[in-house]
Amino acid sequence: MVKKKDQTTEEKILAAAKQVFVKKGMTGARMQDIADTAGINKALLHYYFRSKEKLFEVIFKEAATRLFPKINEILNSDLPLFDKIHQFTHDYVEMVIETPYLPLFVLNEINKQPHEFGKKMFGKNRPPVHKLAEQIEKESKKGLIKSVSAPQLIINMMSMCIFPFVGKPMIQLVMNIDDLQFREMMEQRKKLIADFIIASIKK
Amino acid sequence: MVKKKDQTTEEKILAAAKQVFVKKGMTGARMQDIADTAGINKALLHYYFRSKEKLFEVIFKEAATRLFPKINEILNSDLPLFDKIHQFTHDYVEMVIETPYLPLFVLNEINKQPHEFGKKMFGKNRPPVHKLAEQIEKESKKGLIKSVSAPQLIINMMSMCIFPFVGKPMIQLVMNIDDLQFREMMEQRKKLIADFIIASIKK
DNA sequence: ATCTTTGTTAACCATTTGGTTAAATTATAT
DNA sequence: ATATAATTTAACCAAATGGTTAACAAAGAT
Repeated sequence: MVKKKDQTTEEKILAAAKQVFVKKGMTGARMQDIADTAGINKALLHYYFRSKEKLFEVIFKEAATRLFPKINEILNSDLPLFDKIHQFTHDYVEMVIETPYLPLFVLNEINKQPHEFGKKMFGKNRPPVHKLAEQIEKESKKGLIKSVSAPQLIINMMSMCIFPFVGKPMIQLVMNIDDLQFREMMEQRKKLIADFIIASIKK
Repeated sequence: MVKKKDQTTEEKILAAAKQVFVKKGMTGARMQDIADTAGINKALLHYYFRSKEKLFEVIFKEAATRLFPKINEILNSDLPLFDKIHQFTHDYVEMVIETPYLPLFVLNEINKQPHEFGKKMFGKNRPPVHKLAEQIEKESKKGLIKSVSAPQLIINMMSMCIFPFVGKPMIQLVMNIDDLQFREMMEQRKKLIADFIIASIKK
């Protein structure tokens, strides 16, 4: 199921912990479960990472960190608006396809402790959405695109990128599609979302 | 914080359970916590609802049931496409504004046991998305709207309705807005989402 | 060779947690 | 009034859980 060869014990633990935490959440995860999954003794967990919380924090930080830096980069770039939208949605969906379990996990923990998270995740430098927002408003006022609310547009964009992964089982249930079909649809979305957004604001 | 007057014990328990379950999830919730919140003895929980699971099931079913029936109704209606989109998004967002905690909760439990949930939630009669899908495809082929993938369009629609509530803390963090501002934005979305979708498919 | 540090384990511990019991209290019927 | 049924509680219990300890093994260092 999961390769464990040539990994150091610490790596084994981290891999196992990620697996279990992501599936069960912080409260649902059991140290014994993680130990078993890693194929080691439970005491070793505490030898390497002092407590459940400490271990969780490592996993969570790595997970959440994965979710943001790239975004910053794109948001900060000087691409023309439509290109930026294309790149943002494409890269974002691509990344989440690789770790489809992350969004729900991160969202959950954010919800449980929004404050802690805020600081822990990106201290003072939040993702620079304002730059994209300004870009949208500028083009909007210049009459190059329709008149839209930049924040709302950005929310739409984030929604369409992230939600399908959070709601995967629900979508599969409602639409009666299997994993393969779902995967294909997500591949399509890499391009489709941007087209959709642009079509809605193009004059 | 929460009114407890003139409620029967059972109602008090249910209200408390909803509060705690929704906040902490099935595994995170503690019976003692629920009992305290309801202002009663823990044994009473077991007197009224035999086990944690039973209690949870009641809460969950009520919650999830709230999330679907109205949708079916709208999806099944014979409204013209644009009207249907307007009504769907409007009613959906309006409903979720009233119970903003529900989506994440439901999504979580769906993710943990997609199969169980599927049967429990809507046995054989899934929400009739196919009817909307057919409607979209028909108009698309007739050339009345742009050529679009119906399932993808529906995913977009669901995403934009639901995600903001699931991702509320993240959005607030990233955009630096308070509860009031967020609430106002959601009010706007009741109309805005449909406009956005229609703008993107209108010829 | 032997001493020391690092890695690993089995057994154990205190606390928490879901759940039970038996007794007490309150309401309802006769 | 009194018997009966429905509520409510404090005290308990067994299992699960996060965490600790002490002993043992492996690997470097001297």
